[in-house]
Parts: sequence; structure tokens; C-alpha cells
Amino acid sequence: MNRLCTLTAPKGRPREFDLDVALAGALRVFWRNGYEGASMAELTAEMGITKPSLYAAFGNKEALFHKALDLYEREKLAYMTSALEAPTARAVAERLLRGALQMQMSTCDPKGCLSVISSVACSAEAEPIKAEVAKRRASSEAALMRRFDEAKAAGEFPDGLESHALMRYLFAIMQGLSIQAGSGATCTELNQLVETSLSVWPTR
Amino acid sequence: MNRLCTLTAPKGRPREFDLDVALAGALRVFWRNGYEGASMAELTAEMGITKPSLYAAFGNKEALFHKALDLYEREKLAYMTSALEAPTARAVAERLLRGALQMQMSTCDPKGCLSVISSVACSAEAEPIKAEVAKRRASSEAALMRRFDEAKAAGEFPDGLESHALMRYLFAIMQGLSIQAGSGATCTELNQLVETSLSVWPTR
DNA sequence: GCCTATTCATACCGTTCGGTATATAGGGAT
DNA sequence: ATCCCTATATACCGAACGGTATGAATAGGC
Repeated sequence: MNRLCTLTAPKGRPREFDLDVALAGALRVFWRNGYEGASMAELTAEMGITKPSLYAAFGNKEALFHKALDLYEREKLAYMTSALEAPTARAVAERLLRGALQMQMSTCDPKGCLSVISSVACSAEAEPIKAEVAKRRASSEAALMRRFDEAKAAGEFPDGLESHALMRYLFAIMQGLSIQAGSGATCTELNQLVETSLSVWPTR
Repeated sequence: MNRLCTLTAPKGRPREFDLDVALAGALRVFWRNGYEGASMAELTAEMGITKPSLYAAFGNKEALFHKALDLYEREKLAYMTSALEAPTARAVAERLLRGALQMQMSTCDPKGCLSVISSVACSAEAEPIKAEVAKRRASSEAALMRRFDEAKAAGEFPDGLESHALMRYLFAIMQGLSIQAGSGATCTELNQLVETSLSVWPTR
């Protein structure tokens, strides 16, 4: 009864596709079209699998979206957590803005930010989707606010400027960046936006 | 053959609903749900008319959306054009930001900005919608840029700060404002965002 | 009163939506 | 070889989608 690997040969017929590859395909579709704009037909086409395979492997459309959102945060939003390690609040902001810019300049990924797209779209059916995205965004906001609280305690901000307000301001710029990227702004224009934001960043 | 008013009694059976009231209802639905998220069933319910009446009066869903977008710009975005008359670039920005804030604080209107919502959502079918919104936004951007060009010529900006870049920066903040308003930010938080943006506005 | 023109209400069109029942194919254990 | 379990492919489900055909209702022009 010596089993060398129980993971690679579980039981019945092995699946013929790669879970990660399929999920990456699903992410692309959700990213391009939003949750409601992504049809099962387009999803299965891009993932290279049939509908029953999709449902067996991922549950349903909403569960698939959650897994795609996990992948998105893990692979595409990694710069956000690492940016928090920068030495000053301004450096954090710079790494966040440049990270967002760099992501939008990728020619192989869809434009815009999946989180922003999903928090906007759309009808009543997608309310749980919006709620989930809001929850995750709140956690990102909390992390950045903690970092800015440190910066404020270190005296990096002008008097009267709350870390909470500055966090919200920085997020607004990044959200605006993704909106503009999604509606056809050029890399030059997005770069101008980042540079302008950095040039007006408050100093004490 | 003296006709006092050819407009009020055209020919056949008079319509039993008010065009403007119905259009206002359509605007609410598009505003809440986006173009694709708005179903004909919800539209007709909110407009208080039946589907054939809708098609006879407005054409089809896309034409109805265009008319609703016209109404939106006329009634809800009027502050944008009037803001351009402010004496300085900073005053223009202040009126734009406070105008956007005031609109988001209305308790009877949906949250977020219809233009932003429509430019994000959603699938391939809605590509002409995105294009139309992009066209209108470009005209708003051009108007603000002309105004900032004047300001730059008047020496209101620091050296190296282009009016184009500042216009894009201000739009980004307003877009971020509408994103945050649409995902449940409180009036206090949105007000903080506006105040912070104004407090860092560049001066020469 | 009758014709014409327009609106209204109902019922329906074909298509697409997310999701599944069913039968077949393929690998591990015995 | 047989059994068991899982993945595959096809074909299908009811519901909702945007849009329309149809006939009754309601006005003006003659």
C-alpha cells in the first residue's frame, strides 16, 4: 500500500485540461467584459473546455469569478502589498501609482482594473459580486490606511491632513487611472497622470 | 384652415404618457444598472409604459439610452459647463469637485456617474455605447483643457505643469469620486476626498 | 358617420442566458 | 477482465433577453 503520490492520480478518468490555464482564460474574459458581460459561451471558448467540465471543476459562474478574482489579486495586484514596504508615504504612493501604470501598459492584458470594472457592473443580479469586491477593496484600503497612519505618526504629513483622507485620495487617482486606461487613454497620457499626481503630492 | 397649434393635436390617438417623465424613468434605470444591466422589463416598469409604446416613442434600447444620456448631461452635468466660468483654474476645479460631490449626495438619484458606469460596462455588444460615451467625454475634456490653457497662459500653473496633464488629473479624481460613491462611500468620506484634492491643488 | 392615423395592450417571435441530464470514454484497483 | 469513479461531449432545460405582429381603442379630417 505504498502510494508515492496520491495527488497526481486521484481516482477515475484524469481531466484533460490544466486548471490554472483554464482559470487564466476565465480571468481574461471577466477582465474584458465584467461579470455580467462574460457569457458562459465566451468563458468556455477562452478556457478551452466544455460547460460541464467548467461546472465540475469550478462550481458555477459566481464561484469561477471568485477564483478568477483570487488569481487577479495574487498575480496582478501583488505590487499593492509590496508597495506598502516603501520607506515613506510618498514612496508608497509612487510605487502604487507606477505599479498601476505599469499594469495598464501591458499589451497582453485587458485594459482597466478588474476590481473597478466589477464594482461598477451592473444589475441587481450582480449585487453579491459588488459586495464581494467591496469587501476586498475595504481590506486594501485598511492596509494602506495603517501604513499612512504610521507615516502620519512619523510626521510625514502636513497638519490637518488625515491619513484616512489621503488614502481615499490616492485610491481615487488610481481608480481614475484605470477608468481612463479602460476608455482608450494612451500610455503617454496615463504617465502624465501619474507624474502630475506625484508632483502635487503633499509634503510637510 | 387656421390651425392654432399643429403640435398638440397631430393626428391619431394621443399618447397617454409624458415623454419627459418616461425618459426620466429610463435614465434612473440606466443609471442604477448600466446599459446592459437595464432590461426592457425593468425599463418599461419604471417608465410606466408598455414595450410597444417604448419602441414607438424612442426607437430601440440603444436610441433610448442616447436620449437618456442627453437628459443626464443636460440636467445632471450642467455644473460642469458652468464651472468653466470660474475666474481661476483652482476655482474651476473647486466648482467641479464640489459639483460632483453635491450630485453624489443627492438621496433621490442613483449613486455613481452614468458616464463612468456606461464606459465600463460591459460586453462586446455594448461597444457602440462605450464609443458614444467616450466621444462625449472627449468633448468635456477638450472644454476643460481649453479653460486650463487660458489659466496656464495667465501664469496660474507652476512651471512644467501642462494644462493637459492637470485636466487629466482632475478628471481622474472625479472619476474616482464617482467610483467610490457607487460602492458605498459615505458623504463624509467623499467630502474628505474633495477637501484633500483641493488642499493639494498646485499653486505657483 | 366614416376613413385614416396613431397609440395601446396582449401575446408572441427567435435567440441567448446560466445550468444540467445522459451517455460515453478512460484510468486505477482488484 | 471487471468494477468503480471521474471527465468528457452532446443535447437539452426553463427563463429571460431584445424586439414585434396583431387587433382593439381613440383621436382628427371630411
